[in-house]
Amino acid sequence: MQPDELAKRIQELALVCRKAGRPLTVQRRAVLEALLTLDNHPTADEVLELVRQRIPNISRTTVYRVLDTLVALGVIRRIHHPGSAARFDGKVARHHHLICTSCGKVWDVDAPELDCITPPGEATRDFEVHDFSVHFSGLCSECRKRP
Amino acid sequence: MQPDELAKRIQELALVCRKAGRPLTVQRRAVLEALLTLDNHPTADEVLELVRQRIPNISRTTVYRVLDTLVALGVIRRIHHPGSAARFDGKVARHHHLICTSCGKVWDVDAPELDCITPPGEATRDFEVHDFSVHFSGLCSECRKRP
DNA sequence: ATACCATTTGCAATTTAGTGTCAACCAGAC
DNA sequence: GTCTGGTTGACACTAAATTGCAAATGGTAT
Repeated sequence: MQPDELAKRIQELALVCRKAGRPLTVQRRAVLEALLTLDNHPTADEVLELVRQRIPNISRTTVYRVLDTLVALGVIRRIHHPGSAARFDGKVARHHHLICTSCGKVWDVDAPELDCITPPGEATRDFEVHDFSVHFSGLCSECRKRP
Repeated sequence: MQPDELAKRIQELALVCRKAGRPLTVQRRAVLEALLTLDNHPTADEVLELVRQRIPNISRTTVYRVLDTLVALGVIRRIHHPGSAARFDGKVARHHHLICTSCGKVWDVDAPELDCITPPGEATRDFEVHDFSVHFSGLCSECRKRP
């Protein structure tokens, strides 16, 4: 992510925090910055590792809690992955995912032609749909080479 | 799931096991039966609880391993959910999901009109797409009533 | 600038989820 | 019935995430 885009997201965080009446701590800024720097769906512990380069004494608990808070504030997203650890995504704009069923890696897909899916009225009667994303599963190029 | 449908799935398991040269153990039958009985995406431990009504001494390790095996045989699916625990789905046919961002519950969506999505060629150049599913996120009827 | 207070943080302990090892066992084939 | 390789159960272990509580801190009012 470019530096100016990153600054914009930090400003957005400041705005959202003020709106929600929650303090903007150095930890929150640092965690968001780390997540936006790592661009491919890191786990909480991967974020922790990077944040510690700036704040060596930050606690693992704090990173977990801050990530939860940022999700609750709508600034980042939690994504659901193969593998046990939760992962986080700094991109809140609509996008889709390629998921390799062999190695578990995930790639982003920007595909405007998929952004106009209509939720079926029948099944979603009492459900208020806010967003959607398409998960494509299959084999990545690396895993196709292996048997 | 109806009894006859369940019997059909157990027969399918027998067939798949024979084809793969793997023995069909009582544990495998019982785990599949339990998963098909629980119809809404149980965790491994929820499956364990139900299986123990039939086989009280079955080991937790075994249930975890059997679920992995059934996924590898293509008889069931592992799904990726909000929350830390992996969940399993007895439905292998293509279907989609409603995910409540507030309570984390998941519902199945059968929507044939969504089954004809074309994977974007650009992004998936080196990726071999086998299947896809659409995840709709939002608020369920219960959570809409709360603030 | 200072003081205040609710929120947040750090630490330690705990719970929950999943994995590794290995002897005993069993389903299926002969 | 006997054989054999895959499977099971028990236990210990690692990893991931959560909780309770005292201390520290950000934001606001003074």
